[in-house]
Amino acid sequence: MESMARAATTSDVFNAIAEPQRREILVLLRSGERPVTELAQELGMTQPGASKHLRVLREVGLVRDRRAGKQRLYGLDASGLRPVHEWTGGFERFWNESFDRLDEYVQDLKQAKQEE
Amino acid sequence: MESMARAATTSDVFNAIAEPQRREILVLLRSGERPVTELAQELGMTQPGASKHLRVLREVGLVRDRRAGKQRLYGLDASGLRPVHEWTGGFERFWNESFDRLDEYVQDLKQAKQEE
DNA sequence: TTGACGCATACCTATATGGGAATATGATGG
DNA sequence: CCATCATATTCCCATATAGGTATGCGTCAA
Repeated sequence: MESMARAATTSDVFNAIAEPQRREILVLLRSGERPVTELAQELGMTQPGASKHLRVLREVGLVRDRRAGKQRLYGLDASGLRPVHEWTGGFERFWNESFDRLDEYVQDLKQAKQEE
Repeated sequence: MESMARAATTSDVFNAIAEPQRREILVLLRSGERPVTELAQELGMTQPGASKHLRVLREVGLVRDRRAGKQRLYGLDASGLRPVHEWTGGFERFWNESFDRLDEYVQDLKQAKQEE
């Protein structure tokens, strides 16, 4: 495993949701569990394609599956998205501040630190 | 360009922040502008490595650069993270609800729709 | 047990990356 | 114009994907 090109998608939620179609799958699953075939059809992808994306999502824990007769229903487990939401949330003050005021902000921080 | 392996990181913020080191760069930049060399040093990567990551971040608009004498200072432009924050926020109710109650929730949705 | 159906895998191909090393570019001070 | 510092690029390589097609596997109904 020398010189990995990128963190495996199977081990990182950030990477797992970097794929547009996987994000679409997650969105669809908000309205309830679905079998693979249905997802594939709704997203216009092949069944193997959907299965592969679902596998990635399952391995990072964003999706759960359970057997239901002949079918296998996939359901959302969005808790893994929480860290992503929180991480981006850590930048919230930066998009609320304009760029000009950002500099002031940083100055304030520095000053506050000196006054500690 | 047939059969793209994945959306180009240069055109998608989700993909750009899928790389751990790029996320670290963004975090560092919250405390102010930095030249490439400093970033590279603080993150224990080579200068070319840092430059390449910064290029990706710049192309998706998460980072701005300006010349300052001999140096080139990179600064944060976190507005591009907002869509990610909002997208993940769309799943918030799913991690607040337990899995058992989730099913009820979906039932409620369906019922509400019928009663429209 | 045997189809048929639903889904997961294996295989193959073109691309996209990340990382390291060497090198090209740019801007600055003399 | 030159030497130098700060960065960006270019090459090269190994690996990670995404997608398509063919195929294996497990489950259910008759």
